[in-house]
Amino acid sequence: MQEFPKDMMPLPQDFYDQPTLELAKALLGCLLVKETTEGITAGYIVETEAYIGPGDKAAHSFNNRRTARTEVMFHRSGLAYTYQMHTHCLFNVVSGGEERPQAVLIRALEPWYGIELMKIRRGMESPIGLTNGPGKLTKSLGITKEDYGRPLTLPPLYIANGFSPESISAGKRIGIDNAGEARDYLWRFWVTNNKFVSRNQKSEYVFDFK
DNA sequence: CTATAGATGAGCT
DNA sequence: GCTCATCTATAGG
Repeated sequence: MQEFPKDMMPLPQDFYDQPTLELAKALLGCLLVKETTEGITAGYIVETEAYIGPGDKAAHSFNNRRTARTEVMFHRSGLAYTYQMHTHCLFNVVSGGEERPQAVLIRALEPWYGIELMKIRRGMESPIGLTNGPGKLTKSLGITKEDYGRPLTLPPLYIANGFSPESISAGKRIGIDNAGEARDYLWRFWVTNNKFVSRNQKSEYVFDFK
């Protein structure tokens, strides 16, 4: 197997100190890295969703709801917010700053490093299904509730520079039909035409950077 | 390719 | 007890 680059550097704290909608777009193309005793796995972020509590009915922090689960959302940006959904673990990046409980859900990756380990963890051979969904990518990378509250500026779980998308698409978030008005907010972002996105959807807006 | 049903368990009212 | 920020298998076009 190829060697993991020794000069891979986590993005600094100030990267996370930008408005949540900006951060959700800035994360596209970045590399998400997880180191475990089994090995290193990493993939490029290709799909995100913004959750902007307390005014966002789809957010766990709606109405400033503060519980053991949502506690980390009230802390500084750049921490990991992991939680269990049905039988899966989902991974978010805390944003918004202290006492502003917001987050960016990572919904899909393009596998880049440690693909053999991902295949073992997922029990499948095809690369396309390894990380094209929020519950799938955490299983492939070995992200668990143990990672709750970890700073993303340091190993074993961190985000580094990757590629710059030529175009970003935006549309409605997925799986929040119970969220009233908030269900129509265009707070889902993905790398245009990337085949590792969790599902296809007509984009309402396109941000072109060519 | 799309649509749908069922499994599933932590978190909260 | 009720609610899900999901996934997989299966059936059908």
